[in-house]
Amino acid sequence: MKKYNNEKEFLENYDVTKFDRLSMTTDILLVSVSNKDSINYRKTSKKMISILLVKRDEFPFKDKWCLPGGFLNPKKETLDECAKRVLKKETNLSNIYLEQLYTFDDIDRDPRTRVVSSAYVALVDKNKLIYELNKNASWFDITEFKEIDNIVYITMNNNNETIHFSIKKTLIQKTTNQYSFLILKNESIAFDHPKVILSGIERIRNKINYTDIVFNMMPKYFSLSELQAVYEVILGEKLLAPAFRRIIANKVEKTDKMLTGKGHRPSVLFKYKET
Amino acid sequence: MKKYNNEKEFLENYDVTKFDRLSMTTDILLVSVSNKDSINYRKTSKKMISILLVKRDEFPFKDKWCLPGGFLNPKKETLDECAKRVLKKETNLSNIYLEQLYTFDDIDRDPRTRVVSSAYVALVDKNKLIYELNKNASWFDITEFKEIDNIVYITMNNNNETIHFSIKKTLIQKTTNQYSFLILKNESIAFDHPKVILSGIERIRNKINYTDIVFNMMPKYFSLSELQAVYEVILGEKLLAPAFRRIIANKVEKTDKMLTGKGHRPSVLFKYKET
DNA sequence: CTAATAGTGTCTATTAGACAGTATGTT
DNA sequence: AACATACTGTCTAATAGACACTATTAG
Repeated sequence: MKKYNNEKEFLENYDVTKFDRLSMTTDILLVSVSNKDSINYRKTSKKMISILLVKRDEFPFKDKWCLPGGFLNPKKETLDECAKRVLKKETNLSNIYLEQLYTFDDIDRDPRTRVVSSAYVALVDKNKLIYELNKNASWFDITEFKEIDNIVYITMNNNNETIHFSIKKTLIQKTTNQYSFLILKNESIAFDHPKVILSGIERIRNKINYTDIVFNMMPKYFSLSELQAVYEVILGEKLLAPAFRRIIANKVEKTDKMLTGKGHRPSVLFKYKET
Repeated sequence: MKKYNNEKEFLENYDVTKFDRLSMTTDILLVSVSNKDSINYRKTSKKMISILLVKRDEFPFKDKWCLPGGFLNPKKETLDECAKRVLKKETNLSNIYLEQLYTFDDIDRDPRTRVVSSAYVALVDKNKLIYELNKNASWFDITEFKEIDNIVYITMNNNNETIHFSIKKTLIQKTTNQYSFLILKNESIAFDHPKVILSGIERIRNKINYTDIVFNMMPKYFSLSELQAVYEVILGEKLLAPAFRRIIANKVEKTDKMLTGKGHRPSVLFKYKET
């Protein structure tokens, strides 16, 4: 190996082809909540988790759905910037909650060549998206999410199509409950994106109890019942109203707005209290 | 753009140079705990967090300390496998707790070329390492770790050398307490590794309260006082013994072993209860 | 009036914090 | 005996769970 006298000299002679190189992408799990309206005018609408998928119009995985994503430009872009660029392209918004989720790197996750992907979770209130979505993009509502014997079954709907997949979770670290994921059934989603979807939803579920992450999916003004319904759909369980109100009391601020016209007592609207 | 009839045809004609490529590495923050023995034979030894650093003998950053790491072989290795390979090389052990921490990707973090690094946290009881360390590797004890006005000051020692650095934390996400890190002062550590060290320690600190992560750093048999001391050094605060014992009671199992010879009442040894 | 949800008061059960006290080894 | 830590009992404070009750609207 050649010897250099200083770092400058070393760098001037550095051969970038010395190590094999690869491509990187970011994939973004953009999550929001939707209302499933009821027929009965009195009943309140149920909440569902929604995620944005894009129909691929090119190979590989042509005609399958995938998460919005894009290749990293290694010369001038960080992963965060790349994720923001993709989000801007899909939603026309710049100020969206964004968090690095996990770097997915199965060797054959992309049939073209080795592509490592840093996945991000993004949260938005989808009613804030005033522009129309790109023509290949569509919101899917998660209508079923259940875990039985370490197998997770997920069903999603847009207005035309139902997607179903299942993932087997295998415990690989008892001390910290780390699981590895194996896709059991999946006919509609490209790459390893079912794993990204599951691990993103689990991330939100974990964080909802010890952070204020939920407010990134809420409109500016909301009732406590609505907020509770969002907690319930993310946690996958019913909560008791008095306890819930006690816990979030110091995170929200009462306004003088009311939500009326619902066939029952109107609710006071609150907003997120930024301390 | 050329049209293909099916995925197979597309893949056969795929040009891997279509997107710019880059290199990836894994860097490993290997964490353990040490005893700082007291002069007084009665006093119990204080615990310190220890991390493994390696002295670089090549450019760039020649003669600086860095985390053990290595380039990913994109043809046949996952990031996890790469991390395990590095750990095996440094510790001669294969069954070490390992967890992906974060993917660091500042554009100029490596002066050679664009190198994105997926950092891992690894935990071990360093007394289990029966072989000698590689000649460039050394355990550093963290002797100071304090945060004042969002600046974190860290001091580390091996037997010859003291390393000091400081990092400024800037809140970038109020809802989830996300911070960006800026290295303020650092003369001894290569790359962006000060950031990796801080974010790894914070990860452990977060997880110690809701997982059993701590037992990856403990010997097979330990007293509850020792265990408490490890919690205290990781959390950076004193705990009350009765409360601590209540909380960890169902995570540990009493053995019939005792720890004697300490100039005070001997302690019962416990082991981790895997349920 | 009725159906439906909004919102609160209060009792109980569980968990966390604090402190004082007893136990038991080494020198 | 003196010191130092190991370990436990118990009181109190805070938090969580449960349920019953009152309030208020559209139709």
